[in-house]
Amino acid sequence: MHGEHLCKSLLKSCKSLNCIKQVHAFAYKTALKNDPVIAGEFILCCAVLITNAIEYAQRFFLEITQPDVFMYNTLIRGFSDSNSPQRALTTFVEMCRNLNPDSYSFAFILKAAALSRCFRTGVQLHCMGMKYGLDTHVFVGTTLVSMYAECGGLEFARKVFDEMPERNVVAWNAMVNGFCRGGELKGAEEVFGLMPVRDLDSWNVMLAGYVKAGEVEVAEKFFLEIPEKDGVSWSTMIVGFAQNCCFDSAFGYFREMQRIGMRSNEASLTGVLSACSQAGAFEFAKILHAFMEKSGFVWITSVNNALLDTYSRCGNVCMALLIFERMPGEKSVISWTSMIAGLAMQGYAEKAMALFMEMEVFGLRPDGITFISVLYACSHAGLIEEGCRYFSKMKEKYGLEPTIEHYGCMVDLYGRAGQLHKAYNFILQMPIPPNAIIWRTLLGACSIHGNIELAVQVRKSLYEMDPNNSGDHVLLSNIYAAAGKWKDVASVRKSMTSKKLNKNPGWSMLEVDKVMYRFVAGERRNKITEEAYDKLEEIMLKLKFEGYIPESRGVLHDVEDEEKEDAVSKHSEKLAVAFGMTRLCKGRVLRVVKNLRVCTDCHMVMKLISKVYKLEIVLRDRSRFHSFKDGLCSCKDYW
DNA sequence: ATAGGGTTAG
Repeated sequence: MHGEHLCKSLLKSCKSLNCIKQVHAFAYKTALKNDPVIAGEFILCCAVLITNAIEYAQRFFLEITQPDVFMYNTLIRGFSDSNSPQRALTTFVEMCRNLNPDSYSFAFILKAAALSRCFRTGVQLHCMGMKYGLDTHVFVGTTLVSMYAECGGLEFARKVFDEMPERNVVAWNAMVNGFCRGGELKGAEEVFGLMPVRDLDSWNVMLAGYVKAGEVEVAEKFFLEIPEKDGVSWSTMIVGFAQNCCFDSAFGYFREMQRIGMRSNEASLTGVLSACSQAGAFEFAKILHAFMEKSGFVWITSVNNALLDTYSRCGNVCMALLIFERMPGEKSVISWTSMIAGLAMQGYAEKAMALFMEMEVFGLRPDGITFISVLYACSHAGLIEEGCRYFSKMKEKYGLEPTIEHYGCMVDLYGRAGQLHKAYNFILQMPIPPNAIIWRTLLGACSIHGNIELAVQVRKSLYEMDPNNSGDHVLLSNIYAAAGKWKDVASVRKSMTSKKLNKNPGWSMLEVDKVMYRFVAGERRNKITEEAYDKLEEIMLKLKFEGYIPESRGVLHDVEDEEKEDAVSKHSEKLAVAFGMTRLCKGRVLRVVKNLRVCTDCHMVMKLISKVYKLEIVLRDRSRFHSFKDGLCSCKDYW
């Protein structure tokens, strides 16, 4: 009898999978695992309360001869929360063969349906709910509203909502949120206006709606109207700014939050870290790191993941590894995946693959994004065979259906390595229709390998889907320019002007004393750029003296050589580096973040600067990291 | 013994 009590209290104090295993051994010995209540608690502990123990929960569950509703519900809940909606569904189906589902079952399984975004499944579950008379239950109704909204059936969400026999604030909030998620701000505002009662969540839902729609200014006004803002309101703003590339505002709101004494929570911290990560704000990231340690956030996995990602996107993969290895809390799939992605971005493909294997050994199940990261590692290192192996492994070993992103990685894998026709045939054989990104990837590969014929063909498919992408025009124009086909270049240019497409301006950012400086190609003259231009001139002179010849084939027009040279010499990354060289002390690593991909000339110049000035430059471009040192780059000129 | 809506990293 008191074995039972002991078991219960032991379970309550479990904090990790290892603890669980000990309790399991104890329960096994004392035969308590046959007690359904204890067994239920045990599953709850593994599947819901403890992270990374869902596999263990399932194995335990399978050994039980007649699981009860509670056990099924708990396992379904665990699967729904662990982004394996498919497994939640199989469990639910199995349960329905043996037992009657209750309102809890529906609440959990509908969440999984929402997660899997499968409208058909959602409808079927709705029908089943009716059959059991549970569709009128408030909780079930509320999840139905969210599910339909999430699956793109806003009208259905509305209908369920209107027909609910009883509606509380939570149901209203779900409806407002549904409209927001469906991108219908007007509808959301209307429902919000009709609400009989509003709680703080209602305001926060609406606020998040504005932010997600990119309506940053409206959100700022709305934020001021919230009667009593809480941590969620603040973090919604911070996250919103970060997602809409308003990094300075994200930093500002975070500081303001500190100043007025509002406690930061994990979301505001991950939000501000994400702003750092996107902007490459290494110095500010270090301050946040210190703050985390001081205020105990190091125990929270999500915050650690964000920090790890920030360090690796700031080009400091060593710090990222340190965070990863020393994380006091449990590592999640996201931790492992971020680390794999971080290594991949820096070109450490072997290490990335080793980590992937370690993760499998550790007993964690890689998900779709883990595979994207490891495929990315392969494509950026030219490891074709390995890439193919992972691609088949995800289906065969883990039953993960490849998404369009995975196919994109494969196209990139073949394309980057110059196997353009293999890439092309791969696209034609894909079981899902290719999107613009797929074709654009191949177009990029055509550009790297100078294949005009294929590029023209690819362009046709691409322009049918997305005719107004300026980047595609520029890419095609560059392919012609590289081959000296100036007439074709001119015609692309003409179609760009007639369509009023502007070249997406290249910018680069660099942090000096926690301030981000942003440089735009060819931009003239203010106090800051003046300084950069002067220094750049001096650098170029010195490099030419050392034997450097400008490479201008990545430039659009058919202009005189000096003019072309002038255009590349003003690329934003050169300005940022020059500026950094005047402002940062000797011996400091120069960290630059660029929004586009680096051109051949800039790449060459960076290598030379690193050699001539004995200086390390870390450049993050749109697709990867380049670490320049002693005249060499970590990408081994493969990018 | 369990639950529905809001902010969170890859």
